[in-house]
Amino acid sequence: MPKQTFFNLPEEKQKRIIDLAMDEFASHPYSKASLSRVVTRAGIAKGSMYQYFEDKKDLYIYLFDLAAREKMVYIQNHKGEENDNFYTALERILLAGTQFNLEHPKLSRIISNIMEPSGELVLQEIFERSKHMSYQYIHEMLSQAQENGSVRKDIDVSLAAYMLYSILGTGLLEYLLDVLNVSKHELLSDPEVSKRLNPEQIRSIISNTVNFIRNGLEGKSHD
Amino acid sequence: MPKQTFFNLPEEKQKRIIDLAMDEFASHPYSKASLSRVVTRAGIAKGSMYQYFEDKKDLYIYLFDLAAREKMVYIQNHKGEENDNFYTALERILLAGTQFNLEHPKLSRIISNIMEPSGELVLQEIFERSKHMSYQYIHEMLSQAQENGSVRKDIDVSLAAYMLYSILGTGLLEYLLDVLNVSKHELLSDPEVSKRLNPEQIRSIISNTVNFIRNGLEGKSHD
DNA sequence: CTATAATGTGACCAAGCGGTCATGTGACTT
DNA sequence: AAGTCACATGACCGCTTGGTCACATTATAG
Repeated sequence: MPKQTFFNLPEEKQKRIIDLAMDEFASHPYSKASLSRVVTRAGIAKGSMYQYFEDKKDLYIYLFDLAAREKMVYIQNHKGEENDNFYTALERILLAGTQFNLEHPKLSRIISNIMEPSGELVLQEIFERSKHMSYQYIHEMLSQAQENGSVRKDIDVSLAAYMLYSILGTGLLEYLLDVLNVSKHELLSDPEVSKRLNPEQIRSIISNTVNFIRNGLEGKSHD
Repeated sequence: MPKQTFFNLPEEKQKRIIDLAMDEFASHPYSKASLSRVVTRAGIAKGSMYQYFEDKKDLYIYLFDLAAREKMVYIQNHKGEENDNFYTALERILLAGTQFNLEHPKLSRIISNIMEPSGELVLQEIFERSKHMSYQYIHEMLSQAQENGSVRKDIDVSLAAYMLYSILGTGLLEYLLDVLNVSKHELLSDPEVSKRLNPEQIRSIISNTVNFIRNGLEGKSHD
């Protein structure tokens, strides 16, 4: 956690520091992100940074936490009714997650940058923990869906949870950016770019994704 | 490419250097891999390394190339007849790829470590190129399968290719290691660990994976 | 034995990093 | 006016990195 000193700062200054730090940790994996660069850009002294945060880890964990919370809230707000059909719910969550990634590319990258092996076991633990949470969540959804018949009984729920996790985690965003002809770098540096994207196209891609998850490559299509 | 000097070396020495370099680049992403560490372990002078290779990139690209070739050959040798059913072929390829990853964890890691953003555009290009190749290969398989009816017509082949790519690339190995209760680190440091794994279990997981890809979560199972 | 070419070497360099600390500054108390 | 406390500062430290280079060593050849 940041030191009290940080929270005593005028909000504007807090925000400026956090913003620039987010920039840095979004555009570089943890081990390459540089505090020196952040303080230079923020126009403050190196020493000040260490009056606000314990160390580099402390700062990154704080940023990660902010980003992860914001994403959870975002998805929670967009996920619709509790009693939705499993596939409808899945589609909503996918859509919400994707929208978040497009609207908040920095936060999205800060979250996903925790995957990089840094040698710091604290970070690895956080990564494991957050992975476990997502995985658990999907697993739970799948189990329920299996009970009420939306998912056939002979599906191995653990395996399926992992597959969904890997599709949701990396595959879909990559594909979207590819199709929309936008590089990750562009998305990061130009916050306007996501507004140029065609929402209908995104919807359609996600709908196709869920259709694939539901019916596979060989099965019949639904409408 | 390595300099001629490197190829003039006694084969034993070449091999020792390559082995240790593989160790290093498998256990650290490119930007954190250290030549200093390699030369120390290899018992040679820093300067010698630069008589063998142009620079760090040169070395890594060479290692990547070796690993990628070996993996391609491995899969080629295990993929079975040309006129296989699409899903059978997919299963064979998946199995071969997985076996390779388990039997040659170092090579596997060197290959996947190219994904890390390093700031070096040469590496990024190589990454893009290799991604494109895999993607293209899957795309081609899918298109053929769609023509002969193994894949339904309303599947978006590009999207499906991406999904398969992300499942094959990361999801499956992660899941396997998780189920088999082996950490990536263990797999790297102990070459014997892969022999303790139950081949039947692996087969079964891959079979389930293909079944999921084929029939989705809702559809009927095949045997 | 000598000359030439090929290899090996490790001290050295500049750059970058995370992190420290003695010192300075300004506001609020007493 | 004196003292106290929170905050700001940037030179500085130790360390590691990729990469260089003048020199030593060895092998080959005449």
